[in-house]
Amino acid sequence: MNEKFYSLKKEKQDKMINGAMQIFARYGYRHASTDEMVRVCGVSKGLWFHYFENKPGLYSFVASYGLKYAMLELSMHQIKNGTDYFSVRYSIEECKMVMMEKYPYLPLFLYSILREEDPDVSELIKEPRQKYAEALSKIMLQADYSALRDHEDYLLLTDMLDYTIEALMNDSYRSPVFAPERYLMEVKKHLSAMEKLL
Amino acid sequence: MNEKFYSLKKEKQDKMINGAMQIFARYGYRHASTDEMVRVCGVSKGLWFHYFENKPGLYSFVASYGLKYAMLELSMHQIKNGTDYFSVRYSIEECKMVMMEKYPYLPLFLYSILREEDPDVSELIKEPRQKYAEALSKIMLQADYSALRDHEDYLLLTDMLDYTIEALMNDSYRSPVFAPERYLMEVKKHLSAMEKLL
Amino acid sequence: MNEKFYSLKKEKQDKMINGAMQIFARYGYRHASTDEMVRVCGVSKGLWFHYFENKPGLYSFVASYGLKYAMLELSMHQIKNGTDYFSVRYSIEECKMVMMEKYPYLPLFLYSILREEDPDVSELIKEPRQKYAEALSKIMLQADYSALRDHEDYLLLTDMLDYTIEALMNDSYRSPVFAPERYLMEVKKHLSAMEKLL
Amino acid sequence: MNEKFYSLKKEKQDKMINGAMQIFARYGYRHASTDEMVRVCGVSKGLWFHYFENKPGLYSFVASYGLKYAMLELSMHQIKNGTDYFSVRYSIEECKMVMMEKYPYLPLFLYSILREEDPDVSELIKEPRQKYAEALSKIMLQADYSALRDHEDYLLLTDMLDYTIEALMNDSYRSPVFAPERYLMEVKKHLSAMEKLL
DNA sequence: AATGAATGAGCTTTCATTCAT
DNA sequence: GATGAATGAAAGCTCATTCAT
Repeated sequence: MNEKFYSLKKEKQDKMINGAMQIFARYGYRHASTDEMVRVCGVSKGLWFHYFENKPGLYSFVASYGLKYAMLELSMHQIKNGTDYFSVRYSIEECKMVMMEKYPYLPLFLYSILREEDPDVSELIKEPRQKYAEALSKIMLQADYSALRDHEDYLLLTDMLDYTIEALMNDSYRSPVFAPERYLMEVKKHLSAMEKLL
Repeated sequence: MNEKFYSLKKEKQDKMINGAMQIFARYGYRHASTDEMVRVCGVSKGLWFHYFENKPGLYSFVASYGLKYAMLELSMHQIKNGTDYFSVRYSIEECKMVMMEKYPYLPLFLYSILREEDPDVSELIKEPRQKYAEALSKIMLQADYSALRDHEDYLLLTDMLDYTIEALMNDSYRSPVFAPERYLMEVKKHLSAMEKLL
Repeated sequence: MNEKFYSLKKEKQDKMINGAMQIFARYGYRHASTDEMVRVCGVSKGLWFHYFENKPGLYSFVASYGLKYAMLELSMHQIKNGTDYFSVRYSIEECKMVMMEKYPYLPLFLYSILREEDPDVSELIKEPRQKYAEALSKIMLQADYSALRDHEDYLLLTDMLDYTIEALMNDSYRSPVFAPERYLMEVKKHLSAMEKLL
Repeated sequence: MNEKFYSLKKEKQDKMINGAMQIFARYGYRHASTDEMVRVCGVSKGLWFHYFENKPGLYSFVASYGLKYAMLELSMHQIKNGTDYFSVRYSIEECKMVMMEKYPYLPLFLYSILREEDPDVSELIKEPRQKYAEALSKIMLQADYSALRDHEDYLLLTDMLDYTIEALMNDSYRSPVFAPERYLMEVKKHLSAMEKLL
């Protein structure tokens, strides 16, 4: 089924992917309406169902696509400025900002996928979602945890950072225009605060 | 408007409140359907609108009711086993488990209220939501922060704990049967882990 | 069935009749809601159905009652100021203003009954409606038609007057407060205009 | 919004317009149900809302359309048999019978539009309704009023004729089959009666 | 007698999905 | 491949009517 889609012009593919990402990311699976996707990307209603059997099919495609694309970008992204935990964690967020050039709503969409619990799709996206989580973990595991390692149960600390960063991301998208630099600055501030603690 | 509802038999009031809480907590405001409330608590469709002007009216009533009930329970709940931050934080979760005896979905609903952003209701519940948040803060402020106070930006640490507890709660409701003891054990484990760190 | 109603205190009877008349007259049969009757006259919902089997039953009762009451008033009303057609026609409108003392919406209701075409009730009220029309005709036939009689098909002229008077009545009720004197003045003006023509 | 509708096949457009006209004309705005339109013209429920935002939108479209169509027919209609008031008045009714070939309920609908007072739509149709009234006035003003002009307050006479004609129209639609010839004969009879009087 | 809680059919409207062109 | 007209199930809500108290 997806081969058909891939034989479209890349430009149109991305127009549709961006339209779906935006609506899914902002409203969640169930609340995203096909009419709104038509509105934001100008591709006719029938075409969505021509390429994707139904709404779950569309969601699972776009989610898988987005997760894979994110993993690709992550794998290509050079980690600069040191390999300690905090630098690596920050570097991932920098990488997300790069993704935005092609798929502006992808960073928000990635979080919404991880939180999506609608029974119609949660099973469908289980696997790519998990792989993405593992890819992130893998990158993080390559980091230098010397600053944290001494603490028994230090995973809780890293979880806290993850939650904080997610909240900052959500706030950023809520503002009229997403400003990547401002977002990155906020992330850095919070990471440093934690770093100082240890 | 609400006087009518309060003149119902308490038993029926609670049946309706529980029905609404369950559906609102699980699906969020917009996705909660009256039909489903009819299904889970056997009260006819028309009756919901006999007592509550419309869906926002119902939501704001049940949310206010739930928040007030939670505050009442919190105010009555004796804090045992010390007044240090971690004991108090745990005590609040114990208290939530008590609420469940009357309103099984209330703890989950409380979180969903705090996250609810639907423009149709967010303004309506602003005040009680804030009061509840303040009540929780007040309880926490009476705790002994000596273990945390020394850390600059220690608020980040407490936020992390809040996020963690919320996630554990969500996980608990996702399992076929909510097991309060198991939940409390998980909370205790995580709190202790953090405590040890300091 | 109506005996039950008649055994109520006259005061309450009239309260209910006035409530029903007001709502039926202003909104027509189908658009009149029992809830609104409850609101305007404070008599509980169940009672309406206790005395009147259903909505058509209520309508047919109140319509018959109103028509009969109007006929009674008409039969008792002394015609002053001459017996020529125009004086008699005016006198009928004076009589309607008298009815308003007990049933403020009756004059409007009488017209709305004549125009009511809802299939649920049109058959039910056919007879009293016709009797009322005949009673009016009878009164008019006793008038002195010497000013009109010479005209072949003079009935058309009288129809026109009837339509004009109905329109004036409707306009009067539409104003915030119905002012009987103002209404009667308008009627007189129009009748005189026609009189001059002949 | 209406461009979408106009791009439909003319045949289907007219099927929908006729369905809406029939139901609106017979029951008035508020009492006209989309279900009944579905029944009389076989076009599915959802489609009405695909083309028209909501019920007021549908009403205002069909009303404007009907009024414009009527004005067009009136402007094209040749007035035969003299230009005196009575001939012109009769000619308008002939013209309405022509409209019926395409839109059988249009003549009845035109009257119901002029009487429509539902607050949801009265403002929406104010302008076309007024234009139609003006167009009719304009036609009538070109008539030869020499037979009427001498009478002070002769406007009352013309109003009476208008009321009479409207009543005849309503009666005609109430009969099982609308018979245009019969209707026209009745109109002619009444007009002549008045004419003789002057 | 009197109340108003309770019901369910029916209303307007939305939306995923199908299908003719 | 591409469109958008067309469908119908389901949503929130209204209202005549029933029924327990």
